[in-house]
Parts: sequence; structure tokens; C-alpha cells
Amino acid sequence: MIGKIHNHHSAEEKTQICQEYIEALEEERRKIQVFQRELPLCLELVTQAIESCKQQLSGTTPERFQGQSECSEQTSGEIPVLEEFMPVKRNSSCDDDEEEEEEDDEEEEESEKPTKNYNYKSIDKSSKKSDWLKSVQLWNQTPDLPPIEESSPRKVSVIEVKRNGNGGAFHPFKKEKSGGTSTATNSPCSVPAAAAGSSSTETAGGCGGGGGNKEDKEGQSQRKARRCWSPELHRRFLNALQQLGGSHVATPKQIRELMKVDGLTNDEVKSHLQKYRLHTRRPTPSMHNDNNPQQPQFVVVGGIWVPPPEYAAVATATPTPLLSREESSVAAPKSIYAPIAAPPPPAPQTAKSRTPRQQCKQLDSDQRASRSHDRDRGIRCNSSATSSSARTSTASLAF
DNA sequence: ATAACAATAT
DNA sequence: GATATTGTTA
Repeated sequence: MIGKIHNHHSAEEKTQICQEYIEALEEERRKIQVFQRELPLCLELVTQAIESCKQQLSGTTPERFQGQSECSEQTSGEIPVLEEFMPVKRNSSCDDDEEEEEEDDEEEEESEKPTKNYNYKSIDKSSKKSDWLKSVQLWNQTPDLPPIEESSPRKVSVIEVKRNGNGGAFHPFKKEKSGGTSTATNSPCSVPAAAAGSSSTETAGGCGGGGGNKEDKEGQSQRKARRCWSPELHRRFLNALQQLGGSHVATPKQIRELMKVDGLTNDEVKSHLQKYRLHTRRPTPSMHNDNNPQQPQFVVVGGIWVPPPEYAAVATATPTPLLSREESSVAAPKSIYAPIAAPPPPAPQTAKSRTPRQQCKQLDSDQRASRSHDRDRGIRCNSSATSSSARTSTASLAF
């Protein structure tokens, strides 16, 4: 008994529109069906919508949708329902996108929580899997977290803790909603860090690339454990960069000092900086053309890469004046490394009193000092010869 | 087989 | 300090 009665004249039209809706919805449902496991809610919602519409058609107004009376209401020929139920963009993905790490344990999640949590490792799906996986990751387009609001709430105290959520700060993809529990932390590094919460949080880790130490014996030529550039760490890095006036003028040493991260070495910073520069430098004339700049279509990565505007905003927000466009303008079409939510507590000096309680430099001891050039070189040549062809494009990053 | 990352080498 | 190269891992 709602107001749907009053439009007598358009009754037929409405009916037809409704019908079309239903058809559209059903089609969508068919599509979703495949992902039943992944999008249970979605499926259910669509189903409900369909039912609802049908009931409307037959004259019965379903209770739950009464308020909306979706089908009947669209005098303007709108498609409110579709909009509501179709996960066009943010809806489906964003819910778990979140930031990187959130203090709170994970729990609320959604309403639906498949016990099995998705395990796509099924089998034959492999190819398909990657497909939809990709689509799922489109959530990247959530570049809109306003850095502003983010920054304030963040408690500055945590900084030092790099529980290292996910190591590869740069990994383009790496987000794998591991599992069931939720989005919270997936650690590419697989470091038990969080729990232990003590020392070895970031030093060890073996994130993305080289884990390095296969055997500990032979104590000499072992490569240093890879440093995990957690988002937090990267954030500091960027912060320092800003204060120094940009990646092109900042030097590794300065950066390291500003970062004030215990255990961080110049070389590490240097390496990181190198990569950073590589990524941020101008794309290349190859793209010469201005493909319609359409809209912000960034390759955001796990929240690390963000659209320039944001970066600029962050920079602006920061007390430090300089920098700002250095890369934002240059890398316009690209993206640059930016702090997820750079809480700009650039308070440089305060940091001094930071908790010394850091972790580990465990094997930070100079192992590299003891390398023997001859041997290394020999090995190197050898290996390079072996796989020379393999490595080639590494340096020429597409970016 | 390849891309990305970080450690080393130059 | 900047680049180039190499070793590992995903």
C-alpha cells in the first residue's frame, strides 16, 4: 500500500520497464553465477532484486523492499536498482581494500563469511582465475582516499613499528586476500612478525625478491637478508624525500638519516632510491600521443602507488614546501610512490627521541666486507653467461 | 619464463 | 652518489 497506485496511466509502461529490469538483472545474475563463491552477497542481492521486481509485477509488494519499491518508482526511467545492486565500481571491491594495516584485528568483515573462504586453487580454473582475479584487483582505482583525513587520525606513535604488513612496497600486485580472516594483513613476506612483534620484524623478511640466505653456513658470500620495505618504511622514505626536496636532489645518506630507521643502511636506501627514481622518471616519449587522458586510470598498487594529484596533495599538506611537482608533473600520466596516507609528522627533531627499541640488525654485521672479489666475479660471470639472455629487459622497465 | 625487488658491483 | 648487474623470489 504505497504510493504506487497513483500512476494509472503509466502502469503499462512501468510494467514493461520492470520486465526489462528483470531481464537485465537475470542476465547479470547469470554472469555472477560463475562467481558464486566469490561474490555470494552479490548473487544474493541480485536474486532478491529480481524476486522483488517480479513480485511487484504481480502486484504483491514485498515487504523488505517496500520502502524503495524500486520497480514502481522509476518514473524517470531510471535504474536505481541496477545501480544499487550492481557492483559497478567501488562497491564490490572497496570494502576490503582499506589501507594497509589497521590496528584493529580483523573481524567485522562483511556479513557473509564463507567458512571456506575462497580457495580458488581448484584446478582447471587456472586460466579463468587469473582473469577474474585481475578484475577483482581493479579496486586499485580506489585512489581517492583523501590523504588529508587519513593523516590526522593516524597515531604517530606507531611509526616505528613496521609490523610489516606486506613487504614489497612496490609490488604491483601482491594483494591476495589470503584468506579467510579478512583483508587485514597478508604478508607476502610470510613473516610471523606481527605476532612475535619483536625484533626481526623488518630486517629479515624475505619479501618479494631475493631471500638470499639459503644456507647460513658458508658465512661469507651470503647475501644480506633482503630488507622489507614495508609501507610504513616506504612512507618514511617518501617523507624524507620530501623534506630533502625530491628524489633527484636527495641523497641516500641524507634520506637514511631523516628516516631514522634503526638498522637501515645507506645501501639499502640507495637501492630503494634507485628503484624509486626508475619508477618515477618520465615514462617515455614512446607514448607520445595523448591518448585521451581519460580519467584517472592509475596502476595503483596495493595502495602504494597513487595518482599524482594525491601525492601533490600530500606534499602540500606537509609543512615542507619544496618538492611537489618534481614528479607529480613529470610523471603525470604515471604514478609515483606515495605514502598511503602520509601523516605528515615531519617533526624531524622530535623523532630523535624515538624508541631505540628496534630490531635487528641481526646479520647486519658486515658480511659484505668479507667478500672476495675474485671469487665473486668468477661466479658472476659464470652465472651471467648462463642466463645472460634471461636478463635483459630488467633495466629498461616499461615505466 | 618473466617481472620485480633488493643486494652488490662498477 | 649514480648506474649497472646479479641473485632470488613470486
